[in-house]
Formats: sequence, C-alpha cells, structure tokens
Amino acid sequence: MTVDGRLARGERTRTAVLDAAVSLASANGLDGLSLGHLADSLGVSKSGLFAHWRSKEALQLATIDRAVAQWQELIIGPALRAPRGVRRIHALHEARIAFYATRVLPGGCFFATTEFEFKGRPGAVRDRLVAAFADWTALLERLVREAVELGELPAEVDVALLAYEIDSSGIAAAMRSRLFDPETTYRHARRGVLDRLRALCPDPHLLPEGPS
Amino acid sequence: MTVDGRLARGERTRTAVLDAAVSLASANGLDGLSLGHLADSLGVSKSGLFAHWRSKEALQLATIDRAVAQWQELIIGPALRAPRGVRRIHALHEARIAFYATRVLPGGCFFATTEFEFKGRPGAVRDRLVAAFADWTALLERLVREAVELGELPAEVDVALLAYEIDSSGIAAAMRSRLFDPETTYRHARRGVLDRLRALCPDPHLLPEGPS
DNA sequence: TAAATAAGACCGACCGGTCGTATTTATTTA
DNA sequence: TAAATAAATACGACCGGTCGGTCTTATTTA
Repeated sequence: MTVDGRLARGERTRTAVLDAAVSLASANGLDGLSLGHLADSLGVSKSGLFAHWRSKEALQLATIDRAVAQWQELIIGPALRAPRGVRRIHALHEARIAFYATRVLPGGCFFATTEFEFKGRPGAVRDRLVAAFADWTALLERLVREAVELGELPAEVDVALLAYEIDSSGIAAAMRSRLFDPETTYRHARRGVLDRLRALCPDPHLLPEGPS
Repeated sequence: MTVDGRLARGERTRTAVLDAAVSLASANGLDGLSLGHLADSLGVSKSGLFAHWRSKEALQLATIDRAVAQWQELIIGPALRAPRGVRRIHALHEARIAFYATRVLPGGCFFATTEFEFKGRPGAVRDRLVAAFADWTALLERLVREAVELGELPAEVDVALLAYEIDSSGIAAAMRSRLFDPETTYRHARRGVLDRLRALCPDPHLLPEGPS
C-alpha cells in the first residue's frame, strides 16, 4: 500500500497471480502447480513471475498467505457477525460448506488439498500450512469454549473433541463433494453438525431444526 | 496363481512392486509416484517395470487394486469377526485407526491421499478410486443398517448420515495424524465415534466405556 | 528352444530457474 | 512543464535435470 491508499504498482498483478494460484492449487496442489500453466492462465510469461517471487517456494508461501486471507474474508469474517455461542459455531460451519458449494475454487478447498499433499514433506511450505491449520483449530476450539462459558453447551463437553468432529465433517465434505454427489455430501455435512449442536445445546430455540 | 498353488513366475515380483507402490503413493500420491524411485527402492531397473505393466496408468490401477486387497485383509476382514451390530461398526472404525497408528504406510492412508489427489482429474485412475470409495461407503452403510435391524440403533437413525460421520472421523485422522500430534488425533477419532455409538445404542453394555 | 524377464542406453516433453534485453513507470532534474 | 534518469517489470531464449516411455540386447526359466 502507498500512503494515499492506492495499490502499489505491482500489487494488483501480484494479487491476481496469487488468486489464480490459489484456484489452481485447490485442484492440483501446491507442488502440482505448474508455473508455466499459471503464467499461461494469466497471459504473462513464466519468467515474469520470478520478478515478484524469487523461487517457486516463495510463491507457494505467498499463495498460502493469500488463501488464508480469502478464508478470513469469505468465511471467518461473516461468521463472526453471528452471536457468540452455538449460533456462531453453526454459522462458521455453514459458511464453510456454503463456500465449498459456490465452486469459487474448482478443487473445493485449498487447505484440505494442500495439507494432504504436504503432510509427509518437511519444509517451509508444510510448516506454513500446519501453522494455518493450527490457527483454524484454535479458532474452532475458542468458539466452542465460548459456547460452554455462555451455558449454551454442557460444561462436560470435550472442547478439542467437539472441534475435531466439526472440522472432520468439513474435511470430508471437501473431499467427497468432488467424488460423489455434492448436494448429498453438503446435506450430510450440514445436518450432522447441526444435529450434534442441537443435541448438546439445552436451549432448543437457539438453532434451526433443519439446515438453513 | 498356478494350479499347484505356487505363485506364477513374476507374481511375487509384481506383488512386491505393488506393495512398495502402495507405500510410496500413500505419502506422495499416485501421480507423485516416480517410477524411477519405485524401481530404485526395489533394486530393479525402471524399464523392467514396463515388462509387467504397459504404462504408468496401468501400474497405478494395479496399485489401487493392491491397496484394496490390503485394506480388505488388514481392516475389513478382522473387523467382520466382531458380532453384527454396533460392535462390528465399532470394530471396523477401531481397526482403521489402529492401522493408521501402525505406520505400516508412511503416508497414513493410501486412499485418503490418492482420492484427494485425483478428486479433480477425470480418468481411469479417478474412476477406480471412486469405485473403491463407493464400496467402502456401502459397507459402512450396510453395517449401520444391520445394527438398526438388530435394534442396536434407533430406527430413526439416518443410515447414510451416520456412515458419513464415522468415515469423516477416519479421513480427518489420516490427515491430522500426519500434521499434529498423532496420539491426540487418534484419541479424538476413537472417542468421537465410540461416544456417538454409545449415545445412540439403547444397550449400554454392548460397547466399552472408553476406547479399547 | 521359446517365451518371459531383466538391464541399460536413449528419447522427447516438461519442469523450475537464469540471463540479457526491451519496455514501462515513477522520480528527479533542467 | 518537459526532458532525463533510474528502477521496476516483462519478455523470449535457453539451461540442467527429471519425468514417462521405447528400444535393443542379454539373461533366465519352463
């Protein structure tokens, strides 16, 4: 950013490149991302990319950061406008599934694809992905803990376990929606978490009966 | 197999190659599987592989079949020795998580890795993976249905949804166990499904209280 | 003997990455 | 204001390396 708020010269270009990289990597992974294809899809030359990032790994790291920003903007941000407690947990899960359903990313979920890809490959890319995943898990656990503190979930609830189960449903949705019927998959992912929250929440009016 | 039960000449070689391929692909995927590395890890030449499979895709398809056979032998087979009903469902899930924990496959789960890899790539490999996944889902749903018919699960249970939730837990375990602390991940995967089955099952003595 | 299997040299395609150069843009100077 | 300058950006050509795959030849086995 420059002082007057306009984007610096190459900033728009960089963002456009990273958006395309997130999209391609959501389908083929960060290692499966070909710089030649990426450049072609943008109508620029491959060597031009190296004016902005010194190596493929640097571009991969920037792509992860961009995906995190998108996730924050399109999923976490809107969900945090819901009231604290179980409704906020539900809103976050719904926003996630809805995002998958938009097909903005052809691969469904950038993080699921890339984290599976790099789970066994040590290095800076894996470290960055793990950090992003840890942040996401911490957010989920924080929302669950808040709901417990508000009395909207029983005090005996295993916070980390419930967060694991909610996230599991989303991970499976990212995968199964691209292999089987997407609508059925999304219905399972939404119904399962909603039923679980409703079963745990003493107040039956806080959450809708059916997936919204 | 020949008539006298001994392996045909190259059968042992082929099986050894496919076992190594399953192991490597569990970590790096079927596309990330390098025929050169595969051959080197077995002390054979790369071109020798083409005497057994006409192309990389043919070897990939055979690798999937081998992984299915391993899954049947090491997970499904033993689990089917448990009594019908919720105990069999539980045994299947436990066997799956236990298999991940053995670290027989460095990547954790061949199917999770490869299905994520090929979810957006049409072709024979994807079709075979989808078929294997569909079989697995059908098995899970059949076991759930049996438990309902035995009265060990309520008749109102959504069979496909419960199967989805159980499988989700396993998929997430395959991924998270290679990114975070494996023991915590396995505990969540086992505890979550066990609690869920116990909550649904009217007979509290059919399932153990804690993860076995 | 005949077929299956193995090996190694080799091929074209694609990969990430470098280099020299042309062009654009922002800043400074006349 | 206009010209000059310096920096950022973009490009095509090219490099070494790895990939899947082919070919010829040698060895093993029924």
